[in-house]
Amino acid sequence: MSSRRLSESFFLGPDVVEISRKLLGKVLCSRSPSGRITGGVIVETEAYAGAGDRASHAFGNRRTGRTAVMYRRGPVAYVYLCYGLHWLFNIITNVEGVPHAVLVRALQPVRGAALMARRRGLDKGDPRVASGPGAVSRALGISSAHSGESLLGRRVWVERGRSIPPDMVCSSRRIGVSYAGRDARRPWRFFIRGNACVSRRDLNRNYENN
DNA sequence: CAGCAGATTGACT
DNA sequence: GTCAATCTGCTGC
Repeated sequence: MSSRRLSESFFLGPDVVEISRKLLGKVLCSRSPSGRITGGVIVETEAYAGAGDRASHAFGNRRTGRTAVMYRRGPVAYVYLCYGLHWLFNIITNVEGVPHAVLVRALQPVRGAALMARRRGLDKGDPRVASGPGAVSRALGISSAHSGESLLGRRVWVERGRSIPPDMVCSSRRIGVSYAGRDARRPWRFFIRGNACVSRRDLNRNYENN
């Protein structure tokens, strides 16, 4: 049987915006310390385009304790604490020294959905289980311990899933980056049209036609 | 060292 | 719609 996992080459391309779009429909999975696997179809992403992107933690090649892993060769996880309480999960792409990242903003649970719902304190099937970047990490059991982890390893990885027809892919400006000047308006958020698990659906109407 | 903003979420008016 | 929870890193005194 051939591996369902995406291989390293998928993540090493030079265009993180394209990778962000192509991750829609893929399946993000994690394994808990006790061996339980949870995962969901990626239905919403955002691209953060490195040193030249004012919205990125790596703008201007800034380096801090938490952003060090952004400069590693992809694919590795970059997980950081937002507002002091939410873990946000990113996939670092490209070669060493180029801090490209894709934020995974929403999943549709497909493996271990009951456990994902329990971690969130919601009923299985509730579309909010992994809707929003903080919810994604919580549903998958991801925290700072995963930052720097290779996505080719045993704790967190991405599987092939199925391809999404181009006419089902919508884009918009990224959420919550109004501080980023002209980069705030770049259409680097991608989501699957009409999918119930996509976050901030109140903002999506204007973009449904792409 | 104090103050503040932030790639968010959920509870409450 | 408003607001608090609570950590990291930046700015300015």
